[in-house]
Amino acid sequence: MSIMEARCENMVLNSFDGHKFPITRHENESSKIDEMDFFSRSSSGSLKNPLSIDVKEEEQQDGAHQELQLNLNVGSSPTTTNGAKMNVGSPCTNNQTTHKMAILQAQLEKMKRENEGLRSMVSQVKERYVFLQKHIQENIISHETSENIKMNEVVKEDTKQSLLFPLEFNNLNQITKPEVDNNMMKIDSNVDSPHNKDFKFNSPRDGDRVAVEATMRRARVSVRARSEASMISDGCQWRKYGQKMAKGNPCPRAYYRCTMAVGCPVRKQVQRCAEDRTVLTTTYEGTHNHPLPQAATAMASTTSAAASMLLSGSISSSNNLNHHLTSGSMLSSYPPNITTSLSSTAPFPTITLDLTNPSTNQHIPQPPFHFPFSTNMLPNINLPNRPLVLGQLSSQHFNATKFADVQSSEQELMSAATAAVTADPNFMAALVAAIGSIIGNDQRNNGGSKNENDNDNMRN
DNA sequence: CGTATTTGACCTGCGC
DNA sequence: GCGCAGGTCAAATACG
Repeated sequence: MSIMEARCENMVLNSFDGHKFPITRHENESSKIDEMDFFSRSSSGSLKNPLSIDVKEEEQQDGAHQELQLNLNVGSSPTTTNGAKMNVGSPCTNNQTTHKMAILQAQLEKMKRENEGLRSMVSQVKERYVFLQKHIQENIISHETSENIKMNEVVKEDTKQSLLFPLEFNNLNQITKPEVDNNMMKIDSNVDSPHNKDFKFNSPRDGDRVAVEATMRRARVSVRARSEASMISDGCQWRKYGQKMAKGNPCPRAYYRCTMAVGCPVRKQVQRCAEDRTVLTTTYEGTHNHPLPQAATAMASTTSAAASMLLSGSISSSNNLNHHLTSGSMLSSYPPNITTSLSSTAPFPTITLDLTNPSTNQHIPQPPFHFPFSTNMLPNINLPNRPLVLGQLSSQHFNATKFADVQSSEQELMSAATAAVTADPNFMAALVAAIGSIIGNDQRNNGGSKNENDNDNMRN
């Protein structure tokens, strides 16, 4: 707000709704900058569109009086409106004032454009999320009948091989055979693997409930994300208790345990990928036995949902993952082009959420840390060079022209936003949580005030 | 001085 | 039974 320190006499500030705020000086401190509350609620008690800035200067011909009309709407929250103060004015010449105001106006115009861009980004994300979700539902329905038969055959075959999940055939209806082939949700049916015994939850030969429960406790959720930091920020407090060199990876593996509560069983392992050092793999194990802070709920609910999906056996479809995710989880807000895989070669059942989007990494240089709004993380709209990677939803399912007209400007916007945000890698977790909350609220309040939801979540 | 991190030793499970 | 690898412990060390 330092740029607002234009100093003029006899100024009157007009709010967006026409309310005039005369600028006065403290009588005993005439040289000091006065305070002006720009964010007071109007007499009508309503606020216009947030994030819009408009400055207009009117100078009378005689130059004796100036009127600064400043519309600065930065949100409808009472907390916001009560908080900010604006400092304006001590005596100055008209020429100086005009010059400063020109600079000020240019800066505010720039801010205005940036704000509009950010608002556009949010609306685009929401629009595409709804669009894609609708398409997924349609796709599921259209495939349900035929794939039901196919999947029952697959399940029967698996049963013969004693690879038994606690299958819920209704959930499996959502999977298509090509989905499995596409490895978007991989099921390793290498039945000879000794580790596969962990998956025989419902095997008629396996009546050891204790062993099953132990296995469930050891289920793991692995998250791959790009980060230059040694550890991604997930909102929890962790204490490092060990580090080992893992075979086949020159990068050490660090072991952390949750310290937010005494006796919390949650642990995580952090290791850089040997092939791509920018990729950080974080593996979570266990369930928190304590309340989580707001910043931690997104990641925790995501990993919990993924683990729940894994252990419930409905692991055959990315759609099922979505069913398990709560509105506050990371993936409920993420676009669906997150590679999710299940490994049975690990000592314990592990589900991997790949946020690195490898399909586009090969072609497009990525920032050190993925900004959730980057184009390749947006709900995939099947633009060229961006194959859809949600399960088997192939490119022909989408109308490529629907969003093509916005891509160019979108990419410029994304580049600028990514560059700005990636300066702070820890911003990702907070932003992901915020966006997840945005879309979650949108889902819940489908008929509610859109702007209100936006405002609420922007404040978060 | 209290807390967090480091690091070598130890334990456990698995394959041969 | 032995060796290997993953995981954990706990004393030593670093840090604020």
